[in-house]
Amino acid sequence: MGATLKDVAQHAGVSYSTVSRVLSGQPHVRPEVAARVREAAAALGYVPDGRARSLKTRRATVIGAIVTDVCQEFITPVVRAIEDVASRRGFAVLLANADDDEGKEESYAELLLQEGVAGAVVAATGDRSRAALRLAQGGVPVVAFDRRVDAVDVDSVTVDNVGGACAAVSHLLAAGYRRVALLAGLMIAGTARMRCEGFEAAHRRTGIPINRGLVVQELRTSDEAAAAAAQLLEGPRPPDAVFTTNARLAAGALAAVRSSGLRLGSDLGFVTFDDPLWTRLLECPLTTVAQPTYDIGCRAAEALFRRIDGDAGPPVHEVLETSLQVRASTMPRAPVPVSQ
Amino acid sequence: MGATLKDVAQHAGVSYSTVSRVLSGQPHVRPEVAARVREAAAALGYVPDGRARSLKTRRATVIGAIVTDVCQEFITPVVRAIEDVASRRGFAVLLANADDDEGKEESYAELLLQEGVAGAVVAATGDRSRAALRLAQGGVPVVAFDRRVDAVDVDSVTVDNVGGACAAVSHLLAAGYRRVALLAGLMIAGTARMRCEGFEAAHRRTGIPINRGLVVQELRTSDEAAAAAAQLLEGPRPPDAVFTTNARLAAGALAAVRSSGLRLGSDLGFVTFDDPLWTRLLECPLTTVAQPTYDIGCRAAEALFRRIDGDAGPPVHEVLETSLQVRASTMPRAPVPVSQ
DNA sequence: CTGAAAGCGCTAACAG
DNA sequence: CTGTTAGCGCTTTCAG
Repeated sequence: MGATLKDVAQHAGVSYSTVSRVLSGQPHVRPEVAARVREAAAALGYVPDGRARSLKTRRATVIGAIVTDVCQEFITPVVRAIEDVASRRGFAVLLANADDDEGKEESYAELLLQEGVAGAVVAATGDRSRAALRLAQGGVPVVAFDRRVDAVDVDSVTVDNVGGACAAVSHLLAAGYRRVALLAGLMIAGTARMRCEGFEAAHRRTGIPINRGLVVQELRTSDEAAAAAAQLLEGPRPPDAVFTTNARLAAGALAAVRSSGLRLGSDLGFVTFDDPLWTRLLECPLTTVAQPTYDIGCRAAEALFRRIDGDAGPPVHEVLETSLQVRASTMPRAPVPVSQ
Repeated sequence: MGATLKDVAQHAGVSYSTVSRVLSGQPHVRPEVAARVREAAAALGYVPDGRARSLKTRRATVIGAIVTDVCQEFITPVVRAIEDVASRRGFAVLLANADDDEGKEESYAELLLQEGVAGAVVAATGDRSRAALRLAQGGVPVVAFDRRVDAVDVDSVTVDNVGGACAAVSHLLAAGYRRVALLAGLMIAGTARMRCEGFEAAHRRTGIPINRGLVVQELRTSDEAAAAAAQLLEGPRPPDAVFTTNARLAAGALAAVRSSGLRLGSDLGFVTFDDPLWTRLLECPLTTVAQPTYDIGCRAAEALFRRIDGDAGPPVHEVLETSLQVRASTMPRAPVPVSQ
């Protein structure tokens, strides 16, 4: 186990550095010798030691990715994309789940720093994420995705959260819904906050008042969303539509809708941010705000590699568009009948 | 950027190795000196270099995880679990998507070897995975999960695929379904193969013949599953129930069912391996074979750490149970009416 | 209790 | 074209 450069050199009857040259593809080596070296390496099952190399060269072939939770449907395609472009460049990715916990986030940043990653993409918990700051201070290129960070001005790849949410809620309002409930995630996250803003903007624009009693924030799990939705639905003045700021909350809310006996589309309008496959499988397919998830990951990773490759230009902030997928859950509301 | 041990030593007015001792928590250092060192380290924003440490100690704090695809719903909770237990032990995880491609799998194994990971959990593509073998040969502890590997006898954590599938199909048969279609994934994967075996076992046990025309294998994507299902459903002798070997295929098949106009539960029985949240949200909730996904990840990671900690006992193979979640999609079939 | 010194495996000048 | 040499940042004997 573990042949080293020296072993290979001995076996091939050349020096230490010749082997290094051959194996790192440098020119100026007689083909004949090169062949002998390669043979020796193969024979010994030689595997270069990335740590030693990286220690010497100050270059790493690992990047870090700090995300909120791999289990979230929105996140997986972006992780996948990051991994794809990294792997295409011969890099591996160190994955970190921060769970929207700033403490975890920081300790992961520290860990990435220790591991000497070449760069990191991070979906920060809050806007003032110290993690991104810490990494940047440590000289590690950082690009933010999903959420921007304020603490330090780094590249970012996000979507137009306000616009997406506003379009969704405007669509609901235009379809005749008047009492739209808002089920939102943690306000520490810029995404949730901006989606709430979009919700407000849509109301403002159309002059329809927001029913504060129908706004529930700081929802973390789908169970919490289910409970909140149930309470609203059973309340004295229930909503006639629901907007959720992410798919996880949507799943919870839908469970509550199901047990309320209300029928989506006819009795209750529904739109959610995020567009997982299953929204199309429901009896009443869901209208959604789709994000270009895979593309977000690609662009974030590409931006990172641009920095790793030495680009020192001013930070660039890419804002991608969402697209409203209109489906049956927001069919135009029949006007309230005048007479029974 | 990048204060080193030497810098800290200078700053604190002590020697090189004293700093090392303090920072790695060794005893035999005067508290007073230790405090001064710690101060200096903090002041300089010192971050230990994991690579250098690992190079010297031959111990790493990174483990690798080779999976098929993070986007698969089954996989995310297990990745999450692996990450959770690793992080609890101060380890990070290097994630690799092999996509059921043996080439990719091997090159990732090589990469993990180069990075000097302390160990790796791998969901191998085929039974004869050279990746696991390569890692094991390189002296890296390996534990297989989801699928066992034959090429080398390492610990494994899997579920009873044959039993789970057999239970599901037996349930279908007992409920009166007689023409059960089988939509299966890649036969190179032991999981798919064993689930097919379960399908056969259930038929064998009940004496009901398998309709070979209703068996479709080597399905990769949900679109392929949709196409296969559509073809079956529109054929001359359509199935009266469908069993899919994973959630991805189920989603595709369901799309086909939806456009066929057939009603789940009443017109067509349906069971799938895997139990994502959304199966409960459908108009007709799905009967499923649930795997203890998070638990699989935990046990795999724990087994790995046992090896990393030096356990040299014989390989242990944990086989976890699946559980059949009976829901509306398999309601007992009404006997065919004798007269109209 | 603390310092000096020898490498871990590798690369990158610098000589030959 | 090839060999020698000096470290990268750290841990770890071995002396004091």
